[in-house]
Amino acid sequence: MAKETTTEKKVATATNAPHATRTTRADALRNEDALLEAAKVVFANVGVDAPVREIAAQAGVGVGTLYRRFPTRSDLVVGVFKREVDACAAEAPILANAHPPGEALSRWLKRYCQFIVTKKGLASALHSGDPAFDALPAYFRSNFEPALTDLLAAAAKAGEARHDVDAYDLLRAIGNLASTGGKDGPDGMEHTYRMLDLMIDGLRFGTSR
Amino acid sequence: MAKETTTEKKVATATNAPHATRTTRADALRNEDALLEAAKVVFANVGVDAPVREIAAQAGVGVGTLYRRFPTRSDLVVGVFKREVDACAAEAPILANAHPPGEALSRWLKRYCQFIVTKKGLASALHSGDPAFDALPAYFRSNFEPALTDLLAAAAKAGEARHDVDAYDLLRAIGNLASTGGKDGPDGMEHTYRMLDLMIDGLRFGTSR
DNA sequence: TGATAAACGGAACAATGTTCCGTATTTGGT
DNA sequence: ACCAAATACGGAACATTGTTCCGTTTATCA
Repeated sequence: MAKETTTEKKVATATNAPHATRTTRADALRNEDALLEAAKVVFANVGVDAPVREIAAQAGVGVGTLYRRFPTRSDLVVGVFKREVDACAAEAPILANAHPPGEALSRWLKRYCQFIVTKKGLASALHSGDPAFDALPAYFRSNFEPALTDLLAAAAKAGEARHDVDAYDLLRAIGNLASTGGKDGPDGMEHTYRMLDLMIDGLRFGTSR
Repeated sequence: MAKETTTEKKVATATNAPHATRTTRADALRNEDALLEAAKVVFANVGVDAPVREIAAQAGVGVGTLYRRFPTRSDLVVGVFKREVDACAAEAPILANAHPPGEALSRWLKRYCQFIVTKKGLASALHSGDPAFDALPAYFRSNFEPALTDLLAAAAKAGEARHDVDAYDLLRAIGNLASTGGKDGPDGMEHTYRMLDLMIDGLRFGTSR
């Protein structure tokens, strides 16, 4: 009933058999990681419709292994998406520690742009009607919104950003901005970054109000 | 070397052989029609991803027959889409003859709403990246815009609609309106029709200006 | 009516998602 | 260090499609 966290230790009740559970095997963990990494690469190169076999091959495992971890193609897509969301969101506090607030905000927004651009392929899959993807928008928001909220608050406190911008609005705005100006455009990403700088300047400018 | 166009008619020069070409066989025409009709039904029930075999079965033909007419799944989708566009656009002049201008306009817009709602499934396919669908938006517009323009002009001339509404804008507006309020909603289509009536009233009201 | 081009049906092929199971590896206790 | 059991692995086999091929049937037209 309660969801197990990654390592489920043996049940220590007195009466039970010698060993009720084991830890997840090391190779299993390694393979799960390899699969997600491989899927990320293959999805980027071939698209989200890439054959499962190809992903398994790239990860250096058999399809059986892939399917034990990700019972369905969709599960793999979801896995990659979440992992990327996690990775991107996790950079927010790191950047916040390593740079002054305004700089951290600016850097993270650029990083977010990259996320959006590389996930454009996945984005269309999201609207494909497969119920496996239903939870992703919420996951997206629940990870990114707090991350950006913190960055914004810190920057605002330091007088490096205005106070009246909502994190979610900003996520959407930049999301739209980045998803229309693809990375394959005439000046690839340059246009997107220029527009992003514009928005960031806008954030700073508002400070004086 | 030179690519043949679809129907290479007999060369009608005086000297040639008895019969260079024949007319398209009657059953072929019948089957093409049956296939489009079947596809329309199956797409509506199962979705645009319905198996080709199922469509062939519904049409009462073999898959071979289907593939001679529509060399690719996409071709079939395109065929159904165009046929529906044609059918809907063709009703405009008919309604214009059968009713006073304002009534004709109102009726056609309702018909257009139905088109949009039933084609929602196809709409997502349009954005799937398949280049076979690239021509459809233009086809959509080049058929509907003139049809609605005529209806609007007639209604405006009769004092039953304002003059300052662009046909394309109206198509888009109602398109958005109908595609968000699906037919499966709580009061199925009723909400959409109510909003449509609102817009039509708006068209009429502007008359007084 | 009969010769013939056109069209037909569906078996066969290819690509892909998914399942199954015999084999190999890891773990935990001794 | 060793062993037995649990766990995980690989990839063949299966199921479901899209697509092609070809022997058979049928409509056309002289």
